[in-house]
Amino acid sequence: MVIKVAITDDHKMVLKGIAAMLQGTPELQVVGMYEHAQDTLDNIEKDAPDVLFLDINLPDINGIDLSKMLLKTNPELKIIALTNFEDISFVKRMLKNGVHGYLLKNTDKLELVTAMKTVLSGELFLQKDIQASLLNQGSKKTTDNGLKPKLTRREQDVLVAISEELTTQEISEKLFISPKTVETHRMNIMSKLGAKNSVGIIKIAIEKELL
Amino acid sequence: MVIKVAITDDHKMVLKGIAAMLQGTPELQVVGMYEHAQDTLDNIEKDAPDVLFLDINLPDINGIDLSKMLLKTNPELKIIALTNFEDISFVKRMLKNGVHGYLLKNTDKLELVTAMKTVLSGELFLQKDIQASLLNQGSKKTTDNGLKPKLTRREQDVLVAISEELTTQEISEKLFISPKTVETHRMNIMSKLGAKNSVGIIKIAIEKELL
DNA sequence: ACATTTTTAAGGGTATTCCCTGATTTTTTA
DNA sequence: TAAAAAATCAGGGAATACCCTTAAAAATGT
Repeated sequence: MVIKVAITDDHKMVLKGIAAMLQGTPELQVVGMYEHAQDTLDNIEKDAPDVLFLDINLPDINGIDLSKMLLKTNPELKIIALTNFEDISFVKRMLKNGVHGYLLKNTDKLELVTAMKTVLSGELFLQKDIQASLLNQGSKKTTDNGLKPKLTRREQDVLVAISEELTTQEISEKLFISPKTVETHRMNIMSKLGAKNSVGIIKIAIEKELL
Repeated sequence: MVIKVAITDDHKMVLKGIAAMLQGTPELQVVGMYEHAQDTLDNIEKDAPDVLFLDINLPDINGIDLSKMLLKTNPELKIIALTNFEDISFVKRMLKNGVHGYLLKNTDKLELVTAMKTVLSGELFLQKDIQASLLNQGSKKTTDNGLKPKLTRREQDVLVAISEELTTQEISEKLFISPKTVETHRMNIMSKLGAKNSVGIIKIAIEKELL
């Protein structure tokens, strides 16, 4: 049985790289190479891959949302997330949302094939680095919180709007919520980031790469 | 004459991707694929490539410093920087430090080969997106600085104080001037940077490296 | 189904920023 | 030395941000 593989990544080089790695294995067939989320959604049913390697840092949509959409219409599809960094909290969220594997981009051919076989057998595949990080999280409990403060989705919306130099009123109109709600979010952001005012919010947000 | 090519990127997939693109062109020969800066430094003289594709987002060192080192010991080497994003100020700094070309990672084979030929002929190669960005920068403000708006000494003091999340009152006490003077300075800073409020001041100041 | 988190919102303030105009003194530069 | 730029300060008002508390839906997770 031939395994049909598709790849979504906005970097042509990564597309080519994976395709090159998979060539030479006759039981594998690359049926789709997509550069954007929309390409993927448009062609996934037509191409009907068994496995999709999905870059989670796409420009137009985040990997979690795209995974959800794809799995809703293609429940049989196995998705292996691709990423540059091992962001543990992100890995967790992806796995909770039905993604079947998680690969760093510096992966060799052997691991690529192993990952595919694993997910096709219905199991989860995690690289050993990521596995180790997940284990550390459970026991230590301290690792994740020192670096990046975790904002909620709405808080991030407000954060972005603040960084766009909008006033509370303007933000409320943009997000369709009351100005009072915007203030609440801003206060919570300040508290989470340890900022004294909006200037501090922006400074810290840029520092911690939240923007 | 055979052109010898090497690649440095911490993602194996990108390494493979470029190698795959270059295969099938007989006059090209991939003589080195390095995953780290140290690999590159260790092997560059032995492998003696004519062109090096260099990822500027390496984990162990930044692209500018590595370029400097490589060019010091290998003046004949042509370096083409690889990146995910088009950070104009970074491009400029790279080019000033002797890098010969700049490529985004979503580049196809044709552009890859064109880039190599261009740099081997002694010219600079810039992708059209990046060229456009550079041109836009230049045409915006030709007469004065082009790069960063110049603040006066006192305005910089106030800028720093604002970035420390101080209020007008606190800044006035720190600098031994009237709160009204602080406000005047802040207004002038806003005007010079094109900011709508203090948040904009900080955002732009960090962007333009005024802090 | 129940507990937790998130999002929503309000009242009622106080503090601060933003914006205008106008002006004097000091420093730098041509 | 004259002209330009920078730094100083002020009045006054409107807009906005900041801060506290409280609390009910709504979404999410176990």
